[in-house]
Order: sequence, then structure tokens, then C-alpha cells
Amino acid sequence: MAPADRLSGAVAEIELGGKLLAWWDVSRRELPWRALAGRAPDPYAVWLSEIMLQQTTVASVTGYFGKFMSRWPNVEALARAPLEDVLAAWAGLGYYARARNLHACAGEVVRRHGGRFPQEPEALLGLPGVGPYTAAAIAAIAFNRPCVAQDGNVERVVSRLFAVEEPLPAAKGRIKAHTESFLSRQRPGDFAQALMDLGATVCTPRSPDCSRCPLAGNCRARADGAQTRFPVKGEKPARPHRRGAAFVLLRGGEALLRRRPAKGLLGGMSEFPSTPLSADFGLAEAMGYAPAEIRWRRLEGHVRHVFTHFSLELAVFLSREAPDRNFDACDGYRWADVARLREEGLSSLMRKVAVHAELAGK
DNA sequence: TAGACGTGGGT
DNA sequence: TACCCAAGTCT
Repeated sequence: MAPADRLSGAVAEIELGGKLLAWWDVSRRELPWRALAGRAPDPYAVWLSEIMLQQTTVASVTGYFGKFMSRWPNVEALARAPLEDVLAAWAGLGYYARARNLHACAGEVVRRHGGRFPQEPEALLGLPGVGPYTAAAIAAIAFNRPCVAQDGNVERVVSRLFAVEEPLPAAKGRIKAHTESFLSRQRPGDFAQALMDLGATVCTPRSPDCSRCPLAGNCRARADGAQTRFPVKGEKPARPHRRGAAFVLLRGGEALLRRRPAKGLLGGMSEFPSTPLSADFGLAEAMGYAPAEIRWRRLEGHVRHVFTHFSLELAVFLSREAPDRNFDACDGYRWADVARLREEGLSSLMRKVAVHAELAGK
């Protein structure tokens, strides 16, 4: 950007940064993972909340965060926990690689860093599940390092403030430079949270409330009456529709056939055997993926579910016949107690299958 | 760089 | 209904 396009660094920091922080001091959200004003933050709580909040709303995270903090109050406790317990506690929150990485990261912090989170963004970056945003957020919020924690909120607020015409994600570098131009060196942690609060509560995607915005007088987009034109984004690919089948096999009325893929879609989570979920299968074709060649009863209706990158329609087949193979000797499958289905922790998709098969209440 | 990777709520 | 979005990361 041309120097004349914006205020000089020091002036911008005082002008924009000061307005933002003054607003935040009276408008900050109280959130369970936040330290009270003037109190030292808990790096473990900051890290845990940041992982949970990736692509996930505050409303969805709140209950899970409380549950995790009660059950595993510090990084040592979480590192000691079996991965399956962590995944079961995460069930329903989505993006399950986050839970696998969370557990791996706790282990690294304990074994390689003596149970203390690194304070520098370069050291945080590269921990499992910690990318550029999360590294900067932890460094800023937990350790008051002058880092730009550039999430979707920041990209929206700053792209409007400076009317950034370049589309995302190419514009990330430009937006970061703009943000650094008014980053508060005095209060970098508060600055990061203030920018996110502004984006979440005032400078919202559809209908920003500029009358409440402390930066409205400096906002290029608003001056042009074009707030919602920013951030500029590219076209999104269409979402394909896929069909498949899930198989509910009961043994003696109390054991249920399960499997647990290590990675990929819903990786780590206990699930009903099914067709590969990332491909489209007609009904006849789907039967080739039944875990046993026995009589299956097709349950009426479908289970429908929408993932980020495709929608899914699942037929559900049920059988209580004795299988023609011994699953105990077969890797990938195991028998699990029906009564303990809840403790296993089900993804939302598999919870729908369980409800459809009347194995679980809504 | 673009696609994989969940879920629930808002409009 | 359909689409968008929410404190992104990994490959």
C-alpha cells in the first residue's frame, strides 16, 4: 500500500488501536476460558479453547470446554488420559483430527517442554494442531506477545477497515500487514481479543452494526457504503450428494458390531460398519460392503447428514443373524455392549444411525 | 494451492 | 430449502 494510504505506524497504533481497546474495556465478552480483567490467563485453558474454537461457534464450544476443564484440569492430566476417552468427550464437536492432535500436543508439551507451553509463536507453531492462527493467538493472549492472531473475524474487520479488494485467501498477507500497522505493543493480548470481539459482535458478516463500532469513522468500506462487500472471497465449489448404507449387526441382543478407523473422515471415532462415506453407492452396490453375508432388513427411511464438502443419505440395514465370519479374529471390527453406546461417544452422523435403528433415544 | 475435514445455527 | 458461516489445520 502507498504510505499516503494510511496513517504512520505509531499514529495508527494510538488512533485505531487506542479506540479499539477503549471500546473493548467496556464491551468485552465474558467467556469461560478468559481470565478476568487484570488477571493472568491460564495457558492450558487458552490453548484448549483455541483448538475447540477452530471453525466452531462459541455456543457449541462452551459446554465442551467446561467438561474438559473439569475432567482434565491441566495438560498433564490430559496427556495421561487414554486417547479414546478424549475422543469420546469430544464426540459431537466435529473435526475429530483436532481431538487426536489435542491429545498428541498435550503429550509433546509434557514430554518435550516439561509441561509448560512454549511462549514464542515460532515454538508453538508446529505443535500438533497448532497452525499460524492458533500459535499467534496463544502467544498473544496467554503470553502477551505482539502477534497478529488472524482469524475470520480479523479478516472481516480489517478488510472492511482498509477496503481490501484482493480476494481471500490471497489477501491474507496484505490483511496481516494492515493489522500490524495498528497493533497495540502495549496490550497485544487484549488487542487480539478485542479485534475478535468486534468481529463477532459488531462487525458481523451479514448486518454489521456500524453505529456501535469504535472504528466506524476510520472505515473505508463504510465510507463507501460497501461494508458487506468485504472480505472479497472466491467462488465455492458445489457440494456433491452421496448415498451409502450403514449396517447394524446385533449379537444376542446386547452386542453390537463396531469399528474405529484411525484417520480420515470421522477418524478415531467408533462407528457402525458402512460403505466408504466418501463415495456414492446405490442400494444394490452398497450390499457388497455388508460386514457379513446374512439376511439384512432394510429399515424404512434414510439418515441424512451434511458435511462441509458433501451431503450424505444413508440407508440403514439391521440384522440379528449369526454372522458367517468371526469378527474377533478380524482386524478393524469388534463387539461392543449396546448399553455402553453412549460412553463410546458417537459422531453426529453415527448418533443419527443409532437413533434410526432405535438403539438410542434422541 | 486446493481439497479434506463436522456440526449446528442463522437467514 | 439452500446456503452461509464459526477463534483453521493438514496434506
